Amino acid sequence: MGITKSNLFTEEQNIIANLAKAIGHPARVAIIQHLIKANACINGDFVQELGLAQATVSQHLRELKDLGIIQGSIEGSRVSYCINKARWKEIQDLFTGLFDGVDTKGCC
Amino acid sequence: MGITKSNLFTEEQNIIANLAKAIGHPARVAIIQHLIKANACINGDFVQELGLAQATVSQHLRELKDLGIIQGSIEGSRVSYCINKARWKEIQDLFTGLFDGVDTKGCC
DNA sequence: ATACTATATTGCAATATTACGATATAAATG
DNA sequence: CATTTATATCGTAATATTGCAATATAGTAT
Repeated sequence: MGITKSNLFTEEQNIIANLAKAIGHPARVAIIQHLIKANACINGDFVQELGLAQATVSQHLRELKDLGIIQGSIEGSRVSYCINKARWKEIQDLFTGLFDGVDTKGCC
Repeated sequence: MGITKSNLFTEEQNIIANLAKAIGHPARVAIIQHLIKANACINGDFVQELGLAQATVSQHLRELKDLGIIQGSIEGSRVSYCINKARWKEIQDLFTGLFDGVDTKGCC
């Protein structure tokens, strides 16, 4: 086995899980945090920033891009990345929904 | 390779990533959501609920327990699980911190 | 055109995750 | 005590992820 049985779960559960998995690597957390700080959305210096090989960084960027979390726009020979704000808000709402369930209910 | 280079990142980045990874499986999202709904914190029927083998469910529960997200208390031959609310709040704050960075800054 | 720079993709090795049957452990019941 | 019930752990197969060197692709500059 080793394959996640996505069909057993709701679409929302799969979506949340996939987004969480994308955030589930420190390099990708670092990329996101760096993009938040640097309004300037650079690329390339991620390799400097992270200390990972160029190919590895490129791979992490692709994963974030595939989920729509970041966007890349070509600028000459460089690619400028930034956070997709609308999408980020969407994701925040999904997680907020998950977090907010717990509260006044008495248990344990 | 295949081993995450945790030493390259800040402790916060590693912590967030590990928590996100825990949420990064639909079965574990389902477990959390079910625990939120059922104030009653049952166990066992997770196997029914999820449609996964008993051993698999037990493994997912352990991962959540290892990160402190859920707690299990022995009740006779059963184990009653529930969300660790204090911890959950902590985790929520961590994620909120990550999410809230993005906003008014102009970029892209 | 040629060399240089920046990024993406491919291929592969190391490691991690998912899933489950089988087995252990422990309480509950006959 | 033997059996049943509930959960955890072990061992293992299938698959996924991480990371990088090598290579491809594409723009820049000389």
